[in-house]
Amino acid sequence: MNRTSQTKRTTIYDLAELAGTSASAVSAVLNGNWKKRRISAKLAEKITKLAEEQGYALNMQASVLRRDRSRIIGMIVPKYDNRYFGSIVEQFEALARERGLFPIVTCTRRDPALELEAARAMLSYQVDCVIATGATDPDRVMDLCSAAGVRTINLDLPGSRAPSVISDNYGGALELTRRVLANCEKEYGEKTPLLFVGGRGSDHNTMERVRGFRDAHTQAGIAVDEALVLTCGYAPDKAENAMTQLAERATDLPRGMFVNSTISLEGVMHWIRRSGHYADRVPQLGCFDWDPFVAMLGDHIEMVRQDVPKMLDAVFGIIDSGATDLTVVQIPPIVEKIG
Amino acid sequence: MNRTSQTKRTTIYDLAELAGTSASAVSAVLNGNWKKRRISAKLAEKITKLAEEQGYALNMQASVLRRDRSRIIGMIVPKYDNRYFGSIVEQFEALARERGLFPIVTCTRRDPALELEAARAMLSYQVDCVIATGATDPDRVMDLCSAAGVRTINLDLPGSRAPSVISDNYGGALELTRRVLANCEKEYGEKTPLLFVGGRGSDHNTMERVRGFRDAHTQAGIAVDEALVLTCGYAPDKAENAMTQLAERATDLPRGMFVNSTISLEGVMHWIRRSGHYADRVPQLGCFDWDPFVAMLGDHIEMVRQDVPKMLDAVFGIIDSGATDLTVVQIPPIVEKIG
DNA sequence: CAATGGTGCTCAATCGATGAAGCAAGAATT
DNA sequence: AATTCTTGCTTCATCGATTGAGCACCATTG
Repeated sequence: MNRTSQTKRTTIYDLAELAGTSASAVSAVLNGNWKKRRISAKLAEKITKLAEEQGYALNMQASVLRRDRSRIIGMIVPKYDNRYFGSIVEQFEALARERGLFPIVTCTRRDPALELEAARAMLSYQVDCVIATGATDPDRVMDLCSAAGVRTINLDLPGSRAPSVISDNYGGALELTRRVLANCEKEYGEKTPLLFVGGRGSDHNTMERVRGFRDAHTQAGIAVDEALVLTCGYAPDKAENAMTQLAERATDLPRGMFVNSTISLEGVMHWIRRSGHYADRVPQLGCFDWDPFVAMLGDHIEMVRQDVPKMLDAVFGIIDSGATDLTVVQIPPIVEKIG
Repeated sequence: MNRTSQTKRTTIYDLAELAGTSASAVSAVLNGNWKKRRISAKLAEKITKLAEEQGYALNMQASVLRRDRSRIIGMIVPKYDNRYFGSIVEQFEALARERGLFPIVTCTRRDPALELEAARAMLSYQVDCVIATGATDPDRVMDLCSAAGVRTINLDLPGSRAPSVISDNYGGALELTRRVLANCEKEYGEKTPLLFVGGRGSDHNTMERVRGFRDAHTQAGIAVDEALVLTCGYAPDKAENAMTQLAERATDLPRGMFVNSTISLEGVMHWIRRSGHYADRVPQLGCFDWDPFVAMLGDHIEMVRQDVPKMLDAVFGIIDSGATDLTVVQIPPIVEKIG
């Protein structure tokens, strides 16, 4: 290795000196456009070899400072505590790298202030593009970015001023509700309205899912019980509290439930076990989101799995094409039952 | 907002011009050491106000290029598909931000080549420090980084040339095995050896866990069945294949299992359901790692939850103190049973 | 033999922020 | 009144990579 390794990093100037040439030539060779700059193959090879030997690493800060595009792409994501966001991030990184982009991901814990702070930090790092995933306030993120001339794409939750890629929440919820209603009827022999629990009443996805939930009831000839629509937030303890309160005021608990995310399901399941309310007859469940262990919990659970690969293909399709129109791409989720 | 927003970003030179002062003064004011540089409070206020109005954002690439430390901290992580790594990343980001560091996280999918590529990319971005989490080849990452004068800390899996923070794998495995053995004896009235499945035979954690597994057997007066130690890899399908092959050659299947990670458990559970081998009598299970839904799967599962907050406190303790000695900090995991 | 063209490089400005060194003007000291 | 100190700035080199402009040299061409 290089003897001065611990003190200073090798730069193109060091390599130029060693090769007896100019920094300009070194730069051209190492960033690949030496043909355009008419550097001889012989010199190119010499420099490449030297760079290797010296363990040269490009200083991206210097490179980005000079270039017009940074080739850094940012993503903000609410949480890492479920498979859905986990696979979004994993796919995002893979697809970004495939395109020679450097991905930066930040978890903002569903906190609007953190979202803005994270976006600001990304802008400081000169990102070319920000993907706002499940953002609480996608439009404010968008405003911040567009003021800096940086494009935004919304994922999972739509915004009103940037292109968005989301699941077909209505369609998924409609089908999921249908199935749970059918399971209830099969199991209990009667038509009863379901409980809807989890999510924020103000977010687009939850509203659309509630709409699908309602329409499925209507189509099945069942009246929705408005006291059973609990958009209490996503967090497990919020869902659990909502269940506790429901049990206190309701004389009869619902036979089936539509649970809006695995993370809310965590709270609901916890309540079911602790409260003992469903000790004799398990409720029929539907969960909007997928988790392998939930699938193993029993055959009384239906799940909707959002189509992450297709969603991210759509996102990078928009990035690659440079489109900025306000389209909302809806990706059909996969409704599956794992017995 | 700024009218030239779409074309060019505001720089300190723009602000200097607007304020009728020098870029140097603007820089001093905005990076907070204007007192040291003897800028008047009046001018400081004026510049701060202007920066706000113009939506100024620091260009980090330029700033980092000039500074000696970048205040960027990198982490490589194998996967985002389980709670353990998910919470590691979430905590890491939070603690980094608390210290004014900018976290960059990259998922390397347990691929040694990707690990090195990711480390190289991070070095290009001038990271001050790299945390190698669950790295397949932590020492090569370490070599790369140290050649660039960047410190490394190993997390989850230890390396031989940098400080490491890991779980007490031996202790956790010992206790977990004890419990599963006890459950087996209680349930079946006889002492039988357990199955060990999942993980890599070559990785430190797996070896330590196998050691705990063996010692617990010995202490209970049970001989380990060597044919039942299946370190087949972590991936669900690898665990599932290992089970299939075991079932083909074994006449009698084990009463209890030590499953090395939730991700392997996914494969094992899948096999159990598909094969029908345990249809009449559920096996007693122990899982090294925690997942809320696994906890709900039944009372026949014991889990070890690695203490992520303590582990990351230890990591940042090392970072803050600047220690570089080759200590391996072992954090006791939490052995819990959720019924 | 002069003009033209191509090849293979080097020079120097530039990106935006930082901070050591220095300078001018007023205040305090002798 | 002359000196020193303090305050409040400005100037300028610098970090490392990129790239337009340009220069020297050799090979063709008319």
